[in-house]
Amino acid sequence: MDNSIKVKFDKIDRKILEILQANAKITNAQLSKDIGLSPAPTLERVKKLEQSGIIKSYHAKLDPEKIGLGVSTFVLVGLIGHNKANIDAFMKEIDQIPEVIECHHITGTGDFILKIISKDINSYQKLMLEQVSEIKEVDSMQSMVILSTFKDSKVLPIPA
Amino acid sequence: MDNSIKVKFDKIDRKILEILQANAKITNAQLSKDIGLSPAPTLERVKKLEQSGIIKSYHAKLDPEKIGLGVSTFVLVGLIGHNKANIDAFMKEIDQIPEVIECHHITGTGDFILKIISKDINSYQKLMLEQVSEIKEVDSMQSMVILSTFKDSKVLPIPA
DNA sequence: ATTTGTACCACATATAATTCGGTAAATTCT
DNA sequence: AGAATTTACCGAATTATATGTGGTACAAAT
Repeated sequence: MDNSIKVKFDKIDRKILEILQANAKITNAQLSKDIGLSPAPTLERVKKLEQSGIIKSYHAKLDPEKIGLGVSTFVLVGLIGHNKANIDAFMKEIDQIPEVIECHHITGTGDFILKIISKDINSYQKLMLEQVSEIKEVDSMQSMVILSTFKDSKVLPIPA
Repeated sequence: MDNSIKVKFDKIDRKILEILQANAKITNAQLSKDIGLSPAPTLERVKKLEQSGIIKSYHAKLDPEKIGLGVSTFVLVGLIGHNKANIDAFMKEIDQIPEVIECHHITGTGDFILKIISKDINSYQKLMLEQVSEIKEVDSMQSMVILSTFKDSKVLPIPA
């Protein structure tokens, strides 16, 4: 288990992190210019940030509409019980549904919030009826359909 | 304005998209092996996917805990009015708050759902009191604090 | 059947990443 | 404070990777 202890990094590292969050495809040469170092130590810093786990991975961001994914939703899910066994069973099922791209345990209204993406309303309904609501630990579900997305930043605000 | 019309792509393109979503740092040489083509046409396909807008961008994913971001939340926000002017004004303010990393217009419970990330509960409270609730279009706010994240996939389920 | 276009490969070249040896600055230890 | 040690840096050589080119086979269209 990786216990996510905070790791040290300086002002230059922070700048690297900001740049790589916004544009992971930048060349090391350009990155080194942007931060004011030569390529060698720049690369060293990036490698260290990767090894320390501050940088976890790199991902291509796609346009959902262009690949035929027209419906995105948030779903508040209430479980029938709150014990660890139930939660584990629920998560195991959720893990196997690729349309569920996020699952968070939350305080407040529901127990969990899911982010789901699918082709259209029909396939969304089918997914919910035949997969999500079939999970026996699921009690209640409340869907919020995304009408439009105004902001979807991949850049976290790194504290000073 | 880019109107996100669906664009054509075949089985090989789909595989490329799946791979690049999961790991944007793969070399073109390795990618070409994985999909069973030589490097030249592989690169050509990737470039086309970028030019067509199917691939929008590339991003480094960080570990929030390791950079001192311990509190993530979803916030349901109700506005005082639903007209376009109000929504635009609200969005303009939201855009300037880097801690708000997502903002979606939704059906259901509230009008908008935000995803917010901050250092700790104190700075979260400060952010909400001094910035978000100060936006004059904001009527109601309901916070859901994320206790833990079980799934956070960067891979969209591309329809067949 | 011929043409036209598309997708592919192998190979050559250009660009970029990575490694290495050495130096200066910062930190630790006595 | 001064010596020893570590850390971070640079420039240059090397290696790896991306990119460009010419030619070929296949598919679709005329």
